Order: sequence, then C-alpha cells, then structure tokens
Amino acid sequence: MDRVQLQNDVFSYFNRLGDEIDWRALTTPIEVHLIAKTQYLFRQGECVDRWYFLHSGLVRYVSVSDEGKEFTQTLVKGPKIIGSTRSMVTTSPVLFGIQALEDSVITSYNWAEFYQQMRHDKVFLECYLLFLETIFIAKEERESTFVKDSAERRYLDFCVAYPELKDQIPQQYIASYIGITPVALSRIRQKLKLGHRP
Amino acid sequence: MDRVQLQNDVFSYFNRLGDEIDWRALTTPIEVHLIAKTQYLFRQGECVDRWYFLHSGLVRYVSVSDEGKEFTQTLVKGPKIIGSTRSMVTTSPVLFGIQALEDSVITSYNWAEFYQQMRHDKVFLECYLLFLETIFIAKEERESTFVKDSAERRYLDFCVAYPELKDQIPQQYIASYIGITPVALSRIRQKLKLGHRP
DNA sequence: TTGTGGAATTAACCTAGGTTAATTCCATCG
DNA sequence: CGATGGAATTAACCTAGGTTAATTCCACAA
Repeated sequence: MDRVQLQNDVFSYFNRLGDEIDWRALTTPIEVHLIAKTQYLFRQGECVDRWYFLHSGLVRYVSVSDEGKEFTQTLVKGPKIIGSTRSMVTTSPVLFGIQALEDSVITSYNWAEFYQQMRHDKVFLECYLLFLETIFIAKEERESTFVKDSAERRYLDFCVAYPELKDQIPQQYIASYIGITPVALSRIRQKLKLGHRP
Repeated sequence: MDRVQLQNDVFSYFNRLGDEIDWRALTTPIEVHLIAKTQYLFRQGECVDRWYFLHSGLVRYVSVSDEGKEFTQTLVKGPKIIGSTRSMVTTSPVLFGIQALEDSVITSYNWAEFYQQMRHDKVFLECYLLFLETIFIAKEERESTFVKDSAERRYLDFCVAYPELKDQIPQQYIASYIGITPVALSRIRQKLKLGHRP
C-alpha cells in the first residue's frame, strides 16, 4: 500500500470540493489502517483524536444502547471522510463505533496536528466548512424521516437512496439503519411482496 | 431599535467564539425583523437566502408533514444564530418554518453577500466552522435519542435540558419537540405524577 | 359576572412495531 | 456429501403511543 499515493487520494478528494488547497503545511504523518470485514476501526466509548479517510470499502457507524440494542447511524461507502467530528472537537468518547462491512482501506491523521497545520489555509477551511454543511444537512434530513415517516416509508426510501447496498449488506443492518428490528423489516418486506402481486 | 447596536450584538456574539474577527469587509446592510409571538419569520417551503440572528426571544423550528402533522425540530432562545444552513447553501426550499414563541428581535443579512464578504477572513471561517460543528453535534445527539429512548425518557431529558422552558411554553410544543402527540405527553405526565407519590 | 375558545386531561379503542421462539434457508466447512 | 451455525422468515402475543371524542380548565373579553 503506497502511503504517498493514499495521501494524494485524500488531497484530491478535498481539492475536488473547491479551489486547490496548499498542502505544503501538512507534515503530520499519515497512518494506514486495513480493516477486514466485520472488524472495527474504533469502538464506542473510545476517545478518538484522529481524522479518518475511507479510501475504499464500506463501513457503518454503530451505537449500542444501555440495553444492548444496536443502532446503525450511518452507512458510508468510500472514498469519503469518516469519523467523529464530535469526539475530535470535544475530546469526549465517541458515541458510536465504526465497523467495516467490506474490507476497507482507511488512513488517518492526528486531528489536532492536522487542524493546527491546515487552519491557516483559507481554502482548506472553506472546504472543511462545506464538508460540515453537507453532513449537517444529511442529519437534518434524516432526523425528520424518523419522526414523520413510517418504517415502511423509510425502507422504501432506503432502497431508492442505496440501491446497490440493498442486496449487498445483511438485512439486519438495514433494519438497524432505519431504526427497527430485523423481524419488523422482514414483516414489511413480506407485506410489500404481497402488494406487488396483482 | 438601534441598527448599529444590533449589528454589534451579532459581532460580539461571533467574536466570543474565538479571536477577534475583522468585520470591516462586511458592508451588506443588516435588516431588522420584529416577530410577535405566534408569528412566523419564514415558512416551510420558502427559499431562504438570508442569514438570521435571534437577539432576544424564543423561536421554534417547525416542519409539517404531508398529512399535516407538525413536528418541532428545535427550540432556540436568543441570542443565537438561527435559520437554515441547508436552504442557504443548496438554495432549495426550507424544510421548516421558524415561529416565534415569544416576541422576538431578529436581524438578517443576505447570505451570499455576507459570506462573499467574510470568506476572506480566516478567523471568521474558523468561527463559522465551530458553529457548524456545534449544531452538527447537537443533531447527532438528538438523532440517537429518537431511536434509543422512550418518549418518557425524552420528556425527562427535556425537563433537565430546558428547565426554564418546561413551564414557559405550551405543552403541545414540548410534545411535538419530543416527537409525540399532546395526548401521549399528558398520559406520560400523569404516570410520572403518580410515580412520585410514595 | 358570565361567556368563549383554546389548552390540557381523561377514557376507549386501535395499530405499528417490539419480543420470543420455532422454523426454514443457505453458505461454508469437514 | 451431510453437518453446523448464522440469517431470514413466520407466528403468537404484548405494549407504547396514535386517534377520536368527551370533559375540564383557564385566561381573557364583553
């Protein structure tokens, strides 16, 4: 795995968001993580001070309630920025773990150093701002579906939004992503199947 | 209402987030909105290209589903930044309206001009970034309560998080904020009351 | 003082989704 | 090939919260 190549992947992903960023200030070493399917990048409760980039593969953000129930907050397919803004910024334990659903190539920087070195670059700040806006907007839209829509509606929306994941990941993760149990999802699928017969 | 004073309120709120921002580039005129209790600053579906600041008062973000059901996304007490990042950034219709629950003093700038004039200021960008991180983190935490916690738990949490609002705003808005009907909230309160009798 | 209208409560009933557990399906391994 | 174990399905039952509607409570206006 070529470290320099990976670093360039990160740069070009960022640059795609806007003008060219001047990366010369960045000297913090990049670290490479190869995470096999079902393995965790980090787990809920850890203090994560690194900034991650998923080059290839697929991960889910999973949080577990006190009663031991799993909830999939997000599904992310590379190449994308991943990790917990919250934990980095507030230096508090992450509210979710990140688990690979496919073998994944991930790199990371120490967030404090990364940010310290790049915060002087206006273009970088603008890009990062754009990124934050994007993930915020996604959360905002997702929030409303939980309150307004039925589980069936959420499942149908999921199938439209992630047609390729629909058959690629275990159904239980889809259920957990739309906030219901696998049993309930199975019931919904059954109902939909019947509905399609004329 | 002194326009210059209000503008200074906005500046000092922002400056409090970090280093001193150089506001000299900002020439876009500020606009003042006096919104009476129950009135709307803007309604769901409008295209909002302005950046708002709530100086004093209390507002709720309310979105209405296709079936006409109201849901209160957020409650904000001034002084705070309010409005829809999503609508400004994507120039799409807002997903919620903003309604005053108390008489409120609000000012605004044209977002495109505001951002155009301030994006060259690194300190401003950093502060805005901090703001985005903050609201994102809040959304992230709120998301998990909807999936993991019962309505009763959410109500109790609300009472702890907003002790002053608990008796200040109509109960139906609290219900709508925690994602249930007023009837269900009343039932929960009843149950809690009984529980407190020894 | 008495209306009047919106907010909250209460009760009766209904439904989506949770829970538990048995059953069936596969994919993988020996 | 058959055995094994996790994933999905199905069925039976339960519960939190929704729905509707009647009732009570108040704040405020006349």
